[in-house]
Amino acid sequence: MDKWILIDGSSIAFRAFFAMPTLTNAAGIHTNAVYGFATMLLKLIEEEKPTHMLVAFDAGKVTFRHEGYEDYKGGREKTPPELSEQFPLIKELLDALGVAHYELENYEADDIIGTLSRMAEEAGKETLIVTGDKDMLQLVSDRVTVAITRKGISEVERFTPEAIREKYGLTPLQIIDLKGLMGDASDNIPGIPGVGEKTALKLLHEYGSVENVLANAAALKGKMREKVEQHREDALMSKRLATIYREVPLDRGEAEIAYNGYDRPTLAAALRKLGFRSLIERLGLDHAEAGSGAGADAAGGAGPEAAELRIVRQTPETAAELAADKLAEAEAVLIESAGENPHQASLIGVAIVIGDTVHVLTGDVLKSEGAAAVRDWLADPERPKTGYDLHKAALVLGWEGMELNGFGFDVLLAAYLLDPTGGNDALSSLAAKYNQPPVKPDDAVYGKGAKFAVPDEETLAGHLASKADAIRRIAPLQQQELERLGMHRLYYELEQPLSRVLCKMERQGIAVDAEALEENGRELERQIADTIAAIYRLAGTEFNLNSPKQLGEILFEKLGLPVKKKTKTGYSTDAEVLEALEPYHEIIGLILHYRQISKLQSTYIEGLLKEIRKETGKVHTYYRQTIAATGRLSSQFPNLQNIPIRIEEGRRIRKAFVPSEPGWYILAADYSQIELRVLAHISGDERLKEAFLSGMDIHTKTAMDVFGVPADQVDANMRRQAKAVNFGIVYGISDFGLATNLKIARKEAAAFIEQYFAVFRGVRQYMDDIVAKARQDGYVTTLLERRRYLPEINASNYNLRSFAERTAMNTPIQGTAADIIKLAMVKMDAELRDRGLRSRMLLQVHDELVFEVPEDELETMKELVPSVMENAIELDVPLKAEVSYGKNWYEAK
DNA sequence: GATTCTTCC
DNA sequence: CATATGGAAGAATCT
Repeated sequence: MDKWILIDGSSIAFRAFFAMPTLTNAAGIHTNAVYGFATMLLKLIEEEKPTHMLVAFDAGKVTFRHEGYEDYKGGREKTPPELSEQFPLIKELLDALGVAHYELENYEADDIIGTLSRMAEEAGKETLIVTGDKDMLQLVSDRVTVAITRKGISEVERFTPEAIREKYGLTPLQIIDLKGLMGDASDNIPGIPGVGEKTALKLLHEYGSVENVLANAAALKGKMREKVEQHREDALMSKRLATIYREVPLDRGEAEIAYNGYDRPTLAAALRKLGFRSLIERLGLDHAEAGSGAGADAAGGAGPEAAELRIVRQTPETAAELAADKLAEAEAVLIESAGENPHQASLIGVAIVIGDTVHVLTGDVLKSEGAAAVRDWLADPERPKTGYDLHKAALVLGWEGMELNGFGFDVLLAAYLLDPTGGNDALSSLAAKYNQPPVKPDDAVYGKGAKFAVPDEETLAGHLASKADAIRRIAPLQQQELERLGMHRLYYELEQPLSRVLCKMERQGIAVDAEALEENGRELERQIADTIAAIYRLAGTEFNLNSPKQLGEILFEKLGLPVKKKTKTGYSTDAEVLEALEPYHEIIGLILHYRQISKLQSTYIEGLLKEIRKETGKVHTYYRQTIAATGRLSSQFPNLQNIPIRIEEGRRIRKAFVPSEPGWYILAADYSQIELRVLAHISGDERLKEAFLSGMDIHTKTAMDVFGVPADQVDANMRRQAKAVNFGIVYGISDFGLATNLKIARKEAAAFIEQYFAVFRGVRQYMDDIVAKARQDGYVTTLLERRRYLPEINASNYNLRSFAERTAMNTPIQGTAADIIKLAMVKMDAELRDRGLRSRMLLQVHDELVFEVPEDELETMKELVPSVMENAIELDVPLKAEVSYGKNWYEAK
């Protein structure tokens, strides 16, 4: 005897999601609904022994029901992303189980099931429908049983016609009338207002159907009669909406949904990938996985095989084959370079995927006359290119005299947004992650460090081709993922446009006055020599001052100073320790001074001088857009985001940063307290918002509130302490951290924090909520939906967990601030272009933008820059940007 | 390559 | 009981 099981996949997934505790796999993807689904399916398979099985899903958002009633399912909360991300996994699981699944545009899962159950019935088969939705009861018959999930998903209640009669006193078809009268809030089906289940049942017991109730409305009494008469149309429409359509044009039938059991190795691999070890064990699948070479990440048992690629190595003679019309069909491009610094890297080659062929051009070939069309294609902004690290590629090409325009989709940038903590963003890792044919790690092909070498051309072409092919395969998967996670706009409207803005800034570079640096360096050299001599004299011996190990021996063994702190390997000699030792010995102050000036000399004088381009007199930093887990940029070669400012001697370094054209100015604008303003916005704390709306100095205001005194009683020390608390709050404070910072007792620090939270209640609420949410979801987000996974938020190790908790508190703040200045940068770039200004944006330092400005644009820019920054986004508190300018970066303060 | 220390926001 | 404020890059030493 055949037995069909038809499952309402959407409804069961929903039930499972809310019934199961949070669960994530190694990749940080939620899997609780998948797990619930898996256990339920396995139980059904085991207990019911079905001969046919199908899981139906709702397709898109719009169905035929919307044609007559646009508000159908209106007002329904959108599916939580933590659930939507699980649907692909559920479908993979079904594939591994060998269970058919189906969805059809324009129809809901109900309709598909209704149609199949009708077919089963007509063929005389026995059918079990599994759902969480009572509507389905209308499908019950002598041969069709409906099982409705009850609390959780493991328990079900089975409905036969008798069961329905017993419970409701209705026939299965009358379930439709029931809903017609009472409506369904979750689907936004109106029914008759004021009629709930009780009244609806009473009416149906008396009159039998919606139509008959309406026909006999006159017989009803009082309010009831009024309501029924007023809402005749609603009732009829509701009945229509509630009726499951059983004539869906399906391209699946008995043959397609036949169930023949699952393949054990395949299922084992799928469960392993999901991280469901308990299920593997329960099913005794521990050693069922076939093959071992495919790697642990392989899905569906088989694992991806090496791609069959047709590789064409173009030469200067043949490259003309790649004409514009052919290039227009290109699906992906890889631009490979050698070297970390894109301003110095050399072009290795280019691989372009067109159909089933990958065309590979080495750097020389790309530069040859024959490849003119390829260069034109690369430079054409109207031809969007899908690639990997287009930002770096554009810079490398740029220095080789070629252009790259038309950033279509960037797999590196997308990988960063999808998981910014990454590290696993190399194409070799991404190919494995997305189950695509393997790509060799670059190290394996080129060697690393000093051994780096470009291999023979055939090996090289194979490697570049496999990378280009991986780009083509991965890009659409990432696009879907970005869409699914609501990060589409973050990618297309912020990060991708920003990558082009960054290229411009980097190519532009900032002029550095080498003479001034050298002069500064000579003076430092003298000071360093004097200081070293004095230190050796006091120490009574010469040693390597730059070696913490040797310094430790001198201080703690020879001079017998007290040991304050130890490192893994020995004595700590960091600034904090030395400051504590200052009263003990004259030498300490000198060492601190030495540390300070030698840092200036080595990093900022010598380091910077090395980075100046002889030809242009400029330094060209490289902003890295895919490094910082919070969404900030970082800066390399040289790092222009940590040029000294706090100490005057260091600050003078900034005098060497000058405009690149005579008579121009350096103009800088920085956000005032952007992180605390962001905190005020996202926490909604009234006190903090009010502080910013009042325009007062925030640390003074904090001191007033925390110490409960008027403004004129806040002394410098109170303000300093309030400032430290404010910083601590932003970073995810602990009493110990604040105590160290303020050099006070931990208890005192704890009291400060307690007092702060007592005043800024909204902030405490935010901190509690965000940690709870991170625990729930496994990730946190910024205002623009930038996401950071925190897998350790549920760790049993206190250290790991605490760190994750502080990260949960800090990342939305720091990340939102990063979102905002990035927005300002994209807008600023557009303004400069649209207004035809000659001023150029040169640097970003997290909350600051630096420009070079011709004199006649000073007035404009003094207004425009802060205005763009302040209006980059609207928060519940105003944003404030302060602008200044001068003949160099030092003067722009 | 890891460790220590300093610089910035 | 131990814990110990977020995010980065670079220079130097030492293993």
